[in-house]
Amino acid sequence: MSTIRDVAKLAGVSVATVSRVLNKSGYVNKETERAVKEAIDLLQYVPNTVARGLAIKRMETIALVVPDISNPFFAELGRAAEDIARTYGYSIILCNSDNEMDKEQSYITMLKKRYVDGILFATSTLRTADVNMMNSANIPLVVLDRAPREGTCYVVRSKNYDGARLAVQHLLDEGCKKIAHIYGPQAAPTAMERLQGYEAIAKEQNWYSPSLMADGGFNIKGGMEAVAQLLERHPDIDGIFAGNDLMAVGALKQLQRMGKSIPDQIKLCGFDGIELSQITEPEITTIAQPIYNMGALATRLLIKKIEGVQIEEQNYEFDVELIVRGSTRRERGS
Amino acid sequence: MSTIRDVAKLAGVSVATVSRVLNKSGYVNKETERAVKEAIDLLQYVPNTVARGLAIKRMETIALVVPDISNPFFAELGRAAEDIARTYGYSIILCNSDNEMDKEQSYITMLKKRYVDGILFATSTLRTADVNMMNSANIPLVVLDRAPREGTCYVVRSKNYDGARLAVQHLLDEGCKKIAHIYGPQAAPTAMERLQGYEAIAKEQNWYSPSLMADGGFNIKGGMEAVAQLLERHPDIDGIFAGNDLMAVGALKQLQRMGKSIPDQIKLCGFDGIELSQITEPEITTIAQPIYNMGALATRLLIKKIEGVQIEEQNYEFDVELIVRGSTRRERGS
DNA sequence: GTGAAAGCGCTAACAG
DNA sequence: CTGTTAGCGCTTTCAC
Repeated sequence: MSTIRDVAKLAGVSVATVSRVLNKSGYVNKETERAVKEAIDLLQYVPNTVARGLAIKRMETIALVVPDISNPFFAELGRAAEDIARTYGYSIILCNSDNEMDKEQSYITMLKKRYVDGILFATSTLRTADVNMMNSANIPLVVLDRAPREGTCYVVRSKNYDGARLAVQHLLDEGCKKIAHIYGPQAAPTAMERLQGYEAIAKEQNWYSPSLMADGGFNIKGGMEAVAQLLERHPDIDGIFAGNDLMAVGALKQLQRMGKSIPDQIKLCGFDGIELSQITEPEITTIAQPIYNMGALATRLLIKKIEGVQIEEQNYEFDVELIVRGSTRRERGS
Repeated sequence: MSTIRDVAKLAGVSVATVSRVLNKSGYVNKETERAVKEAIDLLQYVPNTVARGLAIKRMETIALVVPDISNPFFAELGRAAEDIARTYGYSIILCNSDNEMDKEQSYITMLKKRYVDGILFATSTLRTADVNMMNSANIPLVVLDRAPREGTCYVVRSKNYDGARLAVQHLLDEGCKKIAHIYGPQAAPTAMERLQGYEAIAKEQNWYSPSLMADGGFNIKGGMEAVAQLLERHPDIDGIFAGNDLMAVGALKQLQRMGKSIPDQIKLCGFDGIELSQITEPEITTIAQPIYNMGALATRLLIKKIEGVQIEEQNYEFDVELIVRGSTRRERGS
């Protein structure tokens, strides 16, 4: 592998000049520029990222911190992030935090000593203290789905509260007379917002009761267990709003095992709009977030921040969309 | 952030000595070692990976090249890789190749200039030429699921051929009289091996016909289309072996749409053992690969190779396991 | 056992 | 416009 020195020698210029044409920084004569470029592809020279990184203290790398990449929601987010990052010349370092603070912490120190340019946070355990720490360490970050109370950082999220209301209203519209809710971890702001959206509407109904809500841990198994529990408490439930699609899938499974007919006896609505919600039979009605677009926007914002582009807006809230499917409404003709 | 110099100064030694205790290389007096360590945590010194990387030409980073991280199979592989890598102090750089050679190529040059220590390849487009190139560039790689004809590199895979036979035999055992096969991309060796496994058994049967095989592209949609096509050609099909679970899910969906009763009229078996196969109703019988373990082993092998540990065995083939579920056998009592 | 010093390959003043 | 040179922070001979 040839170095910038070789190029300089071959082109008969100094390394500074080569560096200039490489980074399009400073003025350089058209002629010499051509000569340098010629030397570059004659030698098949490729600038060394690490050396550059050491000099400028940035490695053109973005870290993606998710609870677990094998969760399809985060996998899609990751795909979006990598797609965008690549087009800007950045690489993605993958971090699975399992929502554990100490893991998260160890990732952060690891990332700092690697000179990552910025961090994309999509975990629920990020503390305000961490945000401030990153800010003072001067390392840009964008947070997905979580709004830290203070600390300057971009936040990309979707309208969880509105979406939840949309879901419950839809179930109501479809004739449900008693709607339960399966919520996610208390620590996840998204989960709480969806719960609040549910309550906002449910509380106006005469059937409302706190015992209509159960924890489903944002995963399939939890969704199954929550349904079992809820139906034991309230055998007359005829509508369920699950805080995410994973739990909705679990709920559907459990309902089918219990011999319930969906959507006839019980209607079900999820949240997220991941592919999973379409592979069951019936398919699951859901509140879809534009997951890919959220990941893409977050990445673009992060890169802008890294490259010093000033942006006025700090908060980005995506609209969600109700996608009606077989779990809440029979198609005509069936 | 303090540097190795600061530590040296505070401990009253030279940077060389600090480096020695840091890397446990060369002799160093117990006393001075203690002094150095004291200085280190007094200053909260953290060695800089980039500077180290430039000096030794390795960044303690592993690249993971997959077709698409949002495919659950690769997401699980990715999770395994990251888990293992982290325990050894390595980071994972994520690359989505979409099975496109030029993308793959551009990733490779990008990775080289970043001094990645090794590459984990889980894509079907890796050419022998690439393997040789990596070998001559002296960058270790481990290949998942694909066996390049030549070139030295570790290969981790599972018994696709045997697994396919297992699947077909199981369908036969359950009484199927005409079994179709949905296969994946010709370019994917795994897909071809599974197809061969299918043919090996099917050809012995009097119902065998090449028209019983259809391409499903290893994805859900392809699975749906393949089923539609197959059933048009052969309305009397009563068993389907799908080359992966994604296609099996699609197949199930299409079958249900066509009003077929599973497993009564048609029995269905997939391949891979991803979580998806358990969320449908009925759950899908499948040939499970130990995905996480494969990813974990591949990563461990790669790290050993990186760290110069000699290993005799080059090929690792995992056993697969038939997991019987509702798509091929009714539980007693139903 | 320990230190001095020469890199690793590139950037960025600072002169000219 | 272009070259010189001093780093970036760490590793690694080679002496002592």
